[in-house]
Amino acid sequence: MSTLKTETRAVEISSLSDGEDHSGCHALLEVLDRIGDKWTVMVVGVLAKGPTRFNAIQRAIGGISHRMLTRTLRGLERDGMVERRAFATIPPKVEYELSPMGRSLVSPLDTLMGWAQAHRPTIEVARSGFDDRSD
Amino acid sequence: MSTLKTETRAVEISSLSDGEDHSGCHALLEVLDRIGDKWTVMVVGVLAKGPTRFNAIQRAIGGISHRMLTRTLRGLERDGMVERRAFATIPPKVEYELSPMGRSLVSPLDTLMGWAQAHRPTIEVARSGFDDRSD
DNA sequence: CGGAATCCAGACTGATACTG
DNA sequence: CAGTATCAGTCTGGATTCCG
Repeated sequence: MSTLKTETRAVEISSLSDGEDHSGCHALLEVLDRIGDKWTVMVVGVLAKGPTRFNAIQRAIGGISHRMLTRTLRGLERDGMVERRAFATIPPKVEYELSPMGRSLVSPLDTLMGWAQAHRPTIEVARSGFDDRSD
Repeated sequence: MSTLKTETRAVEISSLSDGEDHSGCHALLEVLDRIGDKWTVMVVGVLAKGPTRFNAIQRAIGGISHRMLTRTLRGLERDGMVERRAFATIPPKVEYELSPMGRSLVSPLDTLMGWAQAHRPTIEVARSGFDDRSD
């Protein structure tokens, strides 16, 4: 990981800092509602590596309950981010895979992750400083 | 807004799809914890336009309670994303402004917002389809 | 005007147990 | 193995009230 690449693309400049509460902001809030929970990002991260079976996802994440994984996957499937393939074998086998749209989300997420990595130390410092001042 | 521009830059490929639960993923989860709540993004959006007073923020957002705005601002201030300036006048006057780090967050957020806008229709369709199939 | 403290209702999470 | 159902504990956001 961490190879370097040059990327060129056209982007729409409709910043948060633009008009009032326009479509863009609302759209952003919807996405954050979907991925802002405790597990969704991790599941996407696992699936980004390729199709994976239910229990394999659970093991890969570690700490997620059976129930929460089901709910998370349902949510993603509902929004067309993942595709579910069930095989009527015995025992049953179900594979989950990122849809094209799901894969397209990985890139913006990586952008955000880059920011997160770069600023984590600073945040940590700010946080300690603030907490100290508050006694 | 919505002019078109070509953007070239170097990006770090340390994708979600890389190794196991590395630093990056954890960092990303932390950020999402901070901005994934109901109001933080909107507050950042408002402050992105410039320094703003407490009540002005509240009016600009609309629907946020007094208490929630306080909590949201405290959280952002704690992490060094916003700076708070209090003037000991009567009546009191307090201004909030995005810190440099706070401003640097706007760009990745815009990236995500671009994705959100582009895919919202698709998501909407997928969602209705899924809900219909579920009866 | 800006903020803190209290209280409360609803949403979310997770452990457990059960089904196909 | 994959998924559902139930239930209890926790957390969140909001209304209200009081203080500087």
